[in-house]
Amino acid sequence: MPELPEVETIRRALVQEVLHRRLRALEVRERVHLLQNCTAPQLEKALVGKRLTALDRRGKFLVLEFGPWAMVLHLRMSGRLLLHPAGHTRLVLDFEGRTLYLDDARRFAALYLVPTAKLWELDPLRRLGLEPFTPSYTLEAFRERLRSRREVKRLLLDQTKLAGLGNIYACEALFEACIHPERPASSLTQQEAKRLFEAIPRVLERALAAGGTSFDKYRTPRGEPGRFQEEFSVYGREGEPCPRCGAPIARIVQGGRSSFYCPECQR
DNA sequence: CTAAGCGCCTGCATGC
DNA sequence: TGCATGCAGGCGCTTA
Repeated sequence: MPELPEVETIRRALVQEVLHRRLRALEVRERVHLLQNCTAPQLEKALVGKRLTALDRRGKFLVLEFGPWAMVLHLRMSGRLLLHPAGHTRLVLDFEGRTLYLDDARRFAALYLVPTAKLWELDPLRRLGLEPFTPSYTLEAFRERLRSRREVKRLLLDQTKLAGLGNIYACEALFEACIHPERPASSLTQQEAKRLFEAIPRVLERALAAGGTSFDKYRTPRGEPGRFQEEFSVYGREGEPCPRCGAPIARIVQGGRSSFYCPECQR
């Protein structure tokens, strides 16, 4: 499940492999769910023959700019961008010298076509919240986003509050900050908010250094798995000892999603 | 406006 | 072994 570190790892690999290359052809093999705001012929007409001029990321979205047109891609649960085809190809991007395959077993991936000049007006991008690793990510802005009585874990997953965290890194960041996932966000003290504010980029940075998490089927475009699952403190570790205090890790369900935490040291 | 719940989809683990 | 069941997950949509 690609979250910020996985999407950023993909982006960096694509910079090496396909940036500045010309797109020779494009083939859509899944038009029902994938294409959100355009048809396959519209996508082809806009992009084929153009060079990939920039590769950006916003939250979990990849932005591929082809001069005046941009392709915005969200991989959701099972989407992968691969240099070699796997079993569920939904889109083929035939660049000069390299071919990129969008593989997506569960068909949740979403693609938008948008004029580059209006990129940030695109609805899913426009609504995204604070972006870690940017100057806008300040403690003050973070505390503002936490002004809600909702459970802090659920708030961390809300992309309009904070962009890029998914279930894995939300669990791991709360563990780092010693905060219980069910705490109302607005009940966090200044000190707790600061701990969480600092834990989030720290966890993401460590995951990035490990090439992301391949707990699921995630692979880089070159087919390499990430290694961060070996460093999980709590995610998927129900019943195992907490690495900090030894108490058994607990699992609860919040908003239909598993939360893993240490009931002793997360308060 | 906010927040909660559902549906989308399919590989995989589990149970009988 | 084979089949049925249900879980996993992000996010857009609908509803309150």
